[in-house]
Amino acid sequence: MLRPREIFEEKQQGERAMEPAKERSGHDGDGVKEELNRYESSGFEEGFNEKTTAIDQVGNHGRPCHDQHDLKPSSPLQKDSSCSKQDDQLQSARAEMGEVREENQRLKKYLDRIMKDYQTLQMQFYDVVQQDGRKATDDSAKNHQEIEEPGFVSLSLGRAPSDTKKGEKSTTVSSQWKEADEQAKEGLSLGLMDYKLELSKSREGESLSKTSPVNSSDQEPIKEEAEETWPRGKAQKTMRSEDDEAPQQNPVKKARVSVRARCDTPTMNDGCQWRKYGQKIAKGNPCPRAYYRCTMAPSCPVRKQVQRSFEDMSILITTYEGTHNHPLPMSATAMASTTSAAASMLLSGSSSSQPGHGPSATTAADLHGLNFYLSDNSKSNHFYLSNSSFSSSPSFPTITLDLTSTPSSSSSHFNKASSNYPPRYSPANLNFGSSESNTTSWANGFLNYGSTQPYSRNQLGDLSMGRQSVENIYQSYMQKKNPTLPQHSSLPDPIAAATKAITADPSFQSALAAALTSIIGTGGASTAAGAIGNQSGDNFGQKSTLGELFPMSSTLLPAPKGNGCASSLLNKTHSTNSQPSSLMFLPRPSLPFSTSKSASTSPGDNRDHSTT
DNA sequence: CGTCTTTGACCCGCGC
DNA sequence: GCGCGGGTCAAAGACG
Repeated sequence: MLRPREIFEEKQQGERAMEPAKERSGHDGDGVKEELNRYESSGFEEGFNEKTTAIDQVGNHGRPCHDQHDLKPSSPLQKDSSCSKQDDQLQSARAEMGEVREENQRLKKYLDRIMKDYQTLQMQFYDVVQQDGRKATDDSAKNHQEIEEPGFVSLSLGRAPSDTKKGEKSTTVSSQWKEADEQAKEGLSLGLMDYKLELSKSREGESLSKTSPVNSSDQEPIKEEAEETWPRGKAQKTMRSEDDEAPQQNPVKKARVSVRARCDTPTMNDGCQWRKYGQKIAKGNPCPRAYYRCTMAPSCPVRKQVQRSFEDMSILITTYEGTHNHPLPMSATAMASTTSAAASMLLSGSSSSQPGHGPSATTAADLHGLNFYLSDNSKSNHFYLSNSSFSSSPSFPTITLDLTSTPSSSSSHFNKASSNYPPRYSPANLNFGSSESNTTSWANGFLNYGSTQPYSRNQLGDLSMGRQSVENIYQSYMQKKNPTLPQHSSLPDPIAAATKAITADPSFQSALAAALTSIIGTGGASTAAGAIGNQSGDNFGQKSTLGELFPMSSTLLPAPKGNGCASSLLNKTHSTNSQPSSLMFLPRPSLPFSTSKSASTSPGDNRDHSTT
């Protein structure tokens, strides 16, 4: 058996090997539509036309058969029989082609519809994000000293986090949060910028005020801090030397968004360009932690840490810090939206810990207790919230998106996250990594179903939300609205309440929806992509992918079926202020998404930072 | 030759 | 004040 590090290195090599493939694939902005068109125009249509032509020729020439094979004369009877057979075959083939064509048309319509839904949701999400951003900005400006939100929030869409480290982390977290208080606000800005920049420059006026345009490092110290996480907060040397006048004494600690996903490759392809600037073996985890810096723009403060989970080597933990100060490629928007949603959640508030205790194991346990199914779908997608225990850096508020899903998770349902995390390598998860031909690109939000990985289909699990998470969300949400509400509520009620609350608040729904959409979108994408992609075999454009792949998202988000899926992302239960809360969405067997196919993602336009 | 990765050293914050 | 650990820098090497 290979030791963790060895495995890691091997994986890195593997990633390198497939790098070229990623680049070749480039980004298909057009996505599914394009693919469909291609399919129709080239392969499918041609084949169809050829066949029909052949048929026509047969009819026209009165030589239904024998064109090719009947060199040797045969008896009339034999000819008739054989001819009739071929006619039948031709007709059946023609009928089939017609059906296929109809199917194709249906798919097109479906795609269009999904695209519309997606766009609508996206707009809603942006609105929510902007609102949150303003709120956060205002809050930070007004209350500097106020207690902040929980530093650590984790959203996990995968199975329960396998964190043996809770103990450690929790302890560190508790201390961290104190420091992170003020900074949490800043973290909120994460990802917002991306959207703003990309979505509409027209809106820049407002949003830009919050988000620094490109390099606004010098303009407004305070706001900037919020926006530029790393440069000031972290770049130690830089900060020290440059920021003489650090607006506030506390270095700003920005919110981090960490993503847990099953990935065979060393890094996830999130659509951005990254450059590795360091690697270190963290204590307690033999797997080295890699440090990457965004290179899409020279001054981009965004950094990310990539580390494999020690408990489950198949899980890759990617932590993003900072906000991009440059436009992002479409392929990167999915991740950006996800992170922004998470950040917005964090902004919205959240605090976490219960008054008497820090975010230690107890907290985690509490959180885990509830798992909530978003949907009734029998497939196994779950969302599950739990306190995540891991935070790479104590002082930073962290939001964890757990995309790991385990097939078996359904069995383990309600959060045993801490207890059940036997390493699983099951295929059923989002496969961000890829083996040679498959790379996942989160950013694209769609999966590339390489023909090469048949197994990957059906892998994606369903998304489900753990009750606990829901509860937490609900609590946070309710607290937000009604600070006076008791933080702990009994399990059952909270869920129902959460459902109501969720349904009631549109913005809340939107936010959650956005987050889920982006996340789920990936999975869904895989599914849908699988359907279509299998045939075509190419990459889909992001737009189409998200939309298409995820038809459900549209329904899901708005608190559709009465599922209380929409929930506040943040766990606001905050108590002591300083303690961060963490939310995790763990995968559960029930998401509404019917995605059962896993996929590998297609590479985005940008080459991935992968360790190559 | 330029770019990127690797990796040891350094700096800083935090806990004891 | 000291030690530990996380995070970053920067020289050296690898790669195209």
